[in-house]
Amino acid sequence: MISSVTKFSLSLSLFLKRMISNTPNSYSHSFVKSPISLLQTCNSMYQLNQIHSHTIKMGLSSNHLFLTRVIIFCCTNESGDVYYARKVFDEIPQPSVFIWNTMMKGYSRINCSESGVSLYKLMLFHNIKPDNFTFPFMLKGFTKDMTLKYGKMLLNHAVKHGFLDSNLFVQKGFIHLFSLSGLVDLARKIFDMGDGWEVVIWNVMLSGYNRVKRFEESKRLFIEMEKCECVSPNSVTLVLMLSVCSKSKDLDGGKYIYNKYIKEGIVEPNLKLENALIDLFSSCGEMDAARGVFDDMKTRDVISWTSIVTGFANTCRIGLARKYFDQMPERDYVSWTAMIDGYLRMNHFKEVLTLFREMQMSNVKPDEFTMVSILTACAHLGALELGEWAKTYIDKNKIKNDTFIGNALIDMYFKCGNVEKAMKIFNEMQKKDKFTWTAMIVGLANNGHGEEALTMFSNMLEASVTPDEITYIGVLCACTHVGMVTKGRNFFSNMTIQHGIKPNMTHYGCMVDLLGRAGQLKEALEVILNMPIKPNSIVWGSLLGACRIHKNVQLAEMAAKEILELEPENGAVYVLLCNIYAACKKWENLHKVRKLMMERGIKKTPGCSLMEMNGIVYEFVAGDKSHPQSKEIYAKLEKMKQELINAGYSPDTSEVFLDVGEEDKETSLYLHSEKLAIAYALISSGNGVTIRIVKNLRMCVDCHLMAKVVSKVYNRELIVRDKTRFHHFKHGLCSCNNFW
DNA sequence: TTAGGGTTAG
Repeated sequence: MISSVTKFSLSLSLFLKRMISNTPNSYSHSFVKSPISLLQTCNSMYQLNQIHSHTIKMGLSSNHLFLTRVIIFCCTNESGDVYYARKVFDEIPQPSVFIWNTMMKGYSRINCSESGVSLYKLMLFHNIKPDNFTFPFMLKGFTKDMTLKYGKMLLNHAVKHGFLDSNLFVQKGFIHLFSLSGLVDLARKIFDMGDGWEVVIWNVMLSGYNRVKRFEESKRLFIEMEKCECVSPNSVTLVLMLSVCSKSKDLDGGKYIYNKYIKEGIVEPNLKLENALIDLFSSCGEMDAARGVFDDMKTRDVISWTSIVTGFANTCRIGLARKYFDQMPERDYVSWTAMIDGYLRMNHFKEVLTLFREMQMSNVKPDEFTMVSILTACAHLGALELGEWAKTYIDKNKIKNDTFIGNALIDMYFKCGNVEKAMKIFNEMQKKDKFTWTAMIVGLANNGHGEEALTMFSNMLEASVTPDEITYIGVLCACTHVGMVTKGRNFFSNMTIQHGIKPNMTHYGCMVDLLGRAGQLKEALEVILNMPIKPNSIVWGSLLGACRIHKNVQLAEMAAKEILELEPENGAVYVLLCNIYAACKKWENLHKVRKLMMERGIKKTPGCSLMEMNGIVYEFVAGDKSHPQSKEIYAKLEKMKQELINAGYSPDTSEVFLDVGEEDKETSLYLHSEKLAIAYALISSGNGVTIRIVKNLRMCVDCHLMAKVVSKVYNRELIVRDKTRFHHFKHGLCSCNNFW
């Protein structure tokens, strides 16, 4: 058998022999035929070059048909060089529409649609009218950006030339383009112009709705499709519809598809369809069904496994998720991220970071999804150094810096108390969504910048971004932190009037907080009593917190009673009540509650402080001696005590409710976890370095007082994030104005 | 034309 290369060489030598033995003029007709037929056997640019250069040498390269064939080869053949075609094209005096179209097809093939459009414009400039082929060829290589830039203009041209309502290929080209670029309504208009579309076009429309998350419209279109006699769903349609049901958590819809088409054998299941089924069951929490599909599969791929892992992670069965994750034959970056995210969901932040390190050891490169999870973990841990590292990693590795990343960075910086850097990220962000604005409002409010948070809110409205219920939580928090009661009340009613958001439990909690902290305890109680929904323990807890600040024993007892009826095991309530009794010197009541706690086996949640040092997150609990430098820490604490007392600090034992003498009360105060963290920070970090601590409970009055004095005596900035807010200590003052 | 992982509060 003669190979194509040999065949080509033989033809070329034959052609050359003819050229030598005949004068070109007398054989001009047969000459033209020869290289054209040669071009048909040629399959590389090298061969094409040979033919072309020989014809040029012979001065016979200007034949229109020959040049057309050269352009066709270069534009349509896989190994063809489109730029070569363009050079040839530019030499043709008056190219036909066919040649213009072929050039555009070439540009689409190599994804240079911008050049395709330029060529199209040039064609119009030369007064050449496009034909039926022009648009489908040109549109084929369009990206989303290109569609948004030129799509509508080209559609108008197609309408003007009468192709849109007469040519199926033009219609299909535009439907594809618009549907998959997010301009789904435009696509639908063209779709509705025709009837009897083939299944692929229905699928393209469904896919378009899915991409812009308009799942209800996907469902409606699918119902229409089922009614249409000329088309039947195929496996792609079912994958699309199962995806719709999965994303909209419509288990019944998904089961309908499964029972009608798959179980009945109307559509043969394949890997993607089975994966779509696993995803449906997993996202609806039906793990037995998901596992059933998974177990019955002949072949599984990384997506099948990842969907199972995600399903277990989402149903809080992190152990099972991990079991499947460990069994996976191969893991890609999505699998790792799914597992990391499972830990994040369970608030197992340290495991998040450990697994991320393992991921890096496995040489699997993280992407922007992974990094969002990492940043979120850093945010919760208050791990600024690690968060900064993650940012550098993103920049260095050119990980897509999208809105999700920006939002996660803002949140991380705020949760680590770094307001300036959060602002910087915000200002540099190209696209801002409601999450961006909400993160700013909440972040500023929690860091004590209530006024700025409210300015941010008006900027958000000016930018025509619609706030959601969480944005309003931030807005109400901002009012609480700066004590703007009237403004807060206005926002609370505007929330429903202007934005149609019905206040939920948290909003009522915010209102109770707002009024309570401002000392309007009666009004706060009225809010609770007039709520249209049954108040939960958080709402009552807000009132209880306000009672602590304003030392209102009677109301505190009422609130505590309500909470304990809802949550008899809520240890924090007993503690808060004890704090209040201690502060009001109601020793007898305090003893009663203490006794009750003992009887009911209620334990105080141990105080715990996290502090990051050199990229390691250290955890301190009250009276902790587990740290390797424990001895030095306690020695430092002892030394600090004297230095601080000399500077005017005097221990505040008012909230200590231990049944011990005054001296022991002071000792117990010294064991608080944030004090241990502060002492460790002072011995292990250089002068002037900001100390950042994350505390799991509310800071006690004494630790708060001590932190203020520390900031003055050692000239250090301290940022403590406690359960509800931030405390920025500087020069002996705190950003919360002693109100928390 | 089709399947898996991400951000805001409490």
